[in-house]
Amino acid sequence: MSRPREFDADLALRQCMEVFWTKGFHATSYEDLTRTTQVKKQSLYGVFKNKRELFLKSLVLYREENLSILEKRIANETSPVRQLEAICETALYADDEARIRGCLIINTSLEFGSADEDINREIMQMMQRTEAMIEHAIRGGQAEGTITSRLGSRELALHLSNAINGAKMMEKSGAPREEILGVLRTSIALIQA
Amino acid sequence: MSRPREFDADLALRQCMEVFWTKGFHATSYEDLTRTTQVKKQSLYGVFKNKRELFLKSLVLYREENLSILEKRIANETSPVRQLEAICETALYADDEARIRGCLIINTSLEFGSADEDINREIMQMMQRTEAMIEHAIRGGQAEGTITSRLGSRELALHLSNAINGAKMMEKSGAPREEILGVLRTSIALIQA
DNA sequence: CTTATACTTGACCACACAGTCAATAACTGA
DNA sequence: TCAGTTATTGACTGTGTGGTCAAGTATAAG
Repeated sequence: MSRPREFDADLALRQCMEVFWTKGFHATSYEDLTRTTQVKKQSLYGVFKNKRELFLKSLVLYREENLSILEKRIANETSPVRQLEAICETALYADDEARIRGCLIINTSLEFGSADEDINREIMQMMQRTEAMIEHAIRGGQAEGTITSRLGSRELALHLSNAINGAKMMEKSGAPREEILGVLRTSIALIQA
Repeated sequence: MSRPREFDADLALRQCMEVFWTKGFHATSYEDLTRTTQVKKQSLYGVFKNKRELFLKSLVLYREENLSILEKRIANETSPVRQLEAICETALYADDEARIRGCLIINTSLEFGSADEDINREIMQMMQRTEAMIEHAIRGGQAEGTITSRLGSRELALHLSNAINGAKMMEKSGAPREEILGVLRTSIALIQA
């Protein structure tokens, strides 16, 4: 009953997400978005109300995509310690270009602080779901005796997830991947039984 | 031989640093700076060439001040493990208002990425000097047997410094101080012999 | 007192920004 | 075919930005 959309909204969203990821929310202008998507401002507005909504949608896309990759990687590993290693390896990007952008969630968390409720909710969800995966693997390791039981699974999970956050920071500041992975391997080594 | 400056440049720099710390570099406008310092734009320019130079000076001030506080706190502690605890406690701000701002160095590191050389140099210097203090304490602990020797002092220091960076991130995203300290205490507990 | 020098002040500039408007185009159901 | 609806387009708006200019002012050396 109306004129059909000429552009692929999912594709455009993904492209916008990439731009936000590279430049951050505030540093991204509408011109950046229209240039890379080849979609005019008003058309983007038609689908996503404004820059903030577009950003929120980008966050969700990023989160769901990353969590699903993480889940698949974990599923491929049998031993809990290998699962933890896989989580760490997946958290760090292999590609040099991607690495310098760091992690969109971490970047956003620092760009917005705790000011924006909606954005904070998305970030927390990413954190918590990652933590849950880590804790699950740790419990498995504790059950089979490869991971220490001197401390509770939740404490150990928080330790590792905190280390990963730190690693993602190092990643953005340009440290070489092997160096960062080394730190994470230490973090894992420290919790093995 | 010329008209004397009417404002205190050191005070103005400190005030600017506070603004940058709260809002970040890009989000801080000259209006913010002139409002809080009560110094007109052109006068600030006379002392600090432009916004970026002013920011660089702010970074250095922040760094030196924080490192000197850290050094004093360490000097008060005798046992290496207590020294590490002191470093962690000092890294996190006690005051609620300060806590939500996070750490200027970490914020800057994520705001600029690795793009700006000069800024990166200041950041790296802060990191390295903190790491050195941590490693020194760890070596002391290893010598007296309170800290594990399963891993080298440098690896352990990187582990702890990475954990502190993660903690500073959590700090900015609004997590309660006790929760963050808990994570850091775990990080210390894991390296004790 | 004169003059050189640096500080102060407020007006000013060109630009980039997010978001809006109004005119036009494409499609569909009746 | 035509009426209703939505998409597209480019021009437009108002605001805020970092940075500059020029005119005026306080100081100290000579």
